[in-house]
Amino acid sequence: MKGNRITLEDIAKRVGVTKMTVSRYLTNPEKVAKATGLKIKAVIDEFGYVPNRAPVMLSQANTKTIGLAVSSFSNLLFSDLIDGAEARARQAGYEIMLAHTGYRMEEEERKVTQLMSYQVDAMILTDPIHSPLTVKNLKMSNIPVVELMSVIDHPIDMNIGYNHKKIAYAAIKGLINSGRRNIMYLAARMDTRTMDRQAGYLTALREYGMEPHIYGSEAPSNFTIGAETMRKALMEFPQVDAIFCTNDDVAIGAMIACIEQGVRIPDDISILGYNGLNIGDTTIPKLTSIRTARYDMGKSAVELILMRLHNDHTPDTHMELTPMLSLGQTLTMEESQAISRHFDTLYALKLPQFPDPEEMHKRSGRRRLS
Amino acid sequence: MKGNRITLEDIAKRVGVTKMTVSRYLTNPEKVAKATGLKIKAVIDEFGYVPNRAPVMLSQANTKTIGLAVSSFSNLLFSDLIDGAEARARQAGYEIMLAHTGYRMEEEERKVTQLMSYQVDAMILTDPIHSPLTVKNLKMSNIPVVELMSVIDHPIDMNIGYNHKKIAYAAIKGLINSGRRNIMYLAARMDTRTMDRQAGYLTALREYGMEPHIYGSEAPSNFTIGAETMRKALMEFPQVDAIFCTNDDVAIGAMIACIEQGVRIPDDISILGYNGLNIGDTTIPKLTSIRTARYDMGKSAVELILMRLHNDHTPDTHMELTPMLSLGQTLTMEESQAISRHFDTLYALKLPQFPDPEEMHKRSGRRRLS
DNA sequence: TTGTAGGCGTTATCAT
DNA sequence: ATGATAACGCCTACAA
Repeated sequence: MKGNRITLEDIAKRVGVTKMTVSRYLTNPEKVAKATGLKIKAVIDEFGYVPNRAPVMLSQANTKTIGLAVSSFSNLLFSDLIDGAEARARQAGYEIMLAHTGYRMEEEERKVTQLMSYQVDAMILTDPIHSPLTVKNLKMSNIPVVELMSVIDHPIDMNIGYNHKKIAYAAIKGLINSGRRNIMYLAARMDTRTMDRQAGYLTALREYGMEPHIYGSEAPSNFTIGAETMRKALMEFPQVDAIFCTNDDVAIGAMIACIEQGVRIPDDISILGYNGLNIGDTTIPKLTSIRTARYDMGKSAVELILMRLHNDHTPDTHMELTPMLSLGQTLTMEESQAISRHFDTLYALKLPQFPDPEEMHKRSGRRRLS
Repeated sequence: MKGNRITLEDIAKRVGVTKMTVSRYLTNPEKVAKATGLKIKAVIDEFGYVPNRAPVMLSQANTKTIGLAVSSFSNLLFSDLIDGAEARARQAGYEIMLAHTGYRMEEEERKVTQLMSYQVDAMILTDPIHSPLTVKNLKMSNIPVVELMSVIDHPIDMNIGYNHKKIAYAAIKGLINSGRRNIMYLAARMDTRTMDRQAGYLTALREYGMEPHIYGSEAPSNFTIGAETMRKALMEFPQVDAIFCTNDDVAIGAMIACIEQGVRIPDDISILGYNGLNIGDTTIPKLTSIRTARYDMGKSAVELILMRLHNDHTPDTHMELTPMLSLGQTLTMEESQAISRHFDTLYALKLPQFPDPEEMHKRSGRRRLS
């Protein structure tokens, strides 16, 4: 059971020309006699024809394909990111080749290898940590690589993302300054980003001599996890007056648990989410969340790659993005303002909310290896 | 700016052998002198090496790759389906190559062409309708094709899915038999599946001489849409006593709107979702929903493909799956029982809940669950 | 144990 | 306007 793929040769034989003529017709119809062209068209319409990517991959030419290894398809965050990358890529005549890693380093290694084996011209990664082999293969291949999501210390190549620790720190400080004294961190799936936010939370509490209260589970986050964890927390730590959540899924779960227990939001407890997904827009009360620019991150990653691919000078780019508070009703107005103010202070340098391609290569950072 | 991909030749030159020896070492290390093998290993460790897929694609050999074009990444339904397909594929030494269509036929055509251009050995589709060119290209290539999600009349090749019209019909009948008289259909994104369910809804109402009430929007479904639409419906059609929703997203939105307006569920209004996503498990009350076996669908699609690819006889398989009611608290017990009873009646032939590969090629057509 | 030749589908280059 | 040739990376088959 094997497919019979139609090749240029098949078409050519049927028409009575060589495959070269058919190839020419496909790329440059006017270079072929009108009569011949019509005959070729007729046969293609009859047989169907799908070009084979292999020769392009085999030749030294660019494949005009960018590999994108996202952490997950069940986290809505990444579908926005994919859309942004695909939109920009298509506009430039590139295509995105997709894979997902399930947040696992070995799986990322598999998938990056897979993508590279298709001779992608560049790679976009969303996982924060890579296996040594992944890093080596990428560096040796010398293709542009963009690591998304977090600001990282030693990127393989380019980097666009948020400093989650700093952001968490600023948010918690805002809550403390507004009078909250028993702030809890609601974690889930102890990945790097969750841990970064936790570090920011801990730093802020320590600064004010407060006791940390961290609740969470190893499991992937969802509403159920958020609600269950929150019910437990309300039993064990009833004096809690603010919840900082690692993402909007668990935040909504927590909100459900609070409403169910008759806790008033934000009077008794304020709730702050992370990511600003659409889900939070519908809840009553609407969830206040820290918004990250997912679509733009995907788009900008492709933007950087295109610059690398088309200009020969290589902007060595590490972009830190500024967060925005997505206003809802789960924080008091005062709290929201305090947090926004802290964001403004931390990002006083007016870092871009997403990279501005025009400016990008003026700003240069670390040198690129290889 | 172009990558320097490392080839067998690069490794071979450095070691001082021909690329054939390196190739042999990679596929069959013991066929190479131990000393040579060690030298090759050292150089590969130093340089890194990622095999090039092009030669495999170019040779007549199977690529052991299956194309999967899902409708969406923002619908959680498809991430389960992808997981099922990937798990089964990997187990058999195959890989899945992914693309998404955004529910658009032209986009599906692009993506199917793209996948085919990588010489995939088989294709899995989740969109219900394809462009003529898509169909022709797939048919001419003669590779196994599985269309998932719905039972369809004239599949390109194989088909695994649900009869959404029949399922909706049975569900609505259950509600009517339990005494509901003002049943509303809450639609979203007027895709084929949504329309199928609407058709079942209309058929049932017509049978009882009832007036249909359909609310919805063209926009992709999410909580916001569900809640907004429901608020509107409650104004215009206040006597509504049951809501049949095209998916769980809008169902939860509707639930939020009802709770907010002080409507009691299921006393005043019962709510029935569709798909049985995890989201509905957390809501209070827990959403009652019609569960579809997404993971198993992905897995079974690969299963069918492997059978085609490995045996030469080709089971011409069209599987209709049986739905299950995922019990929650948004229907009365009586209603849930009535619907389950109707499902049992419609599927009295004991259709499989998901295909059983062992049995499948003994009988063509519909089969029983293991 | 290692090497050589040829072929897979397409296109750039160079004939005719 | 069309054809012939070579090249890309790897593997199968055969040779040394």
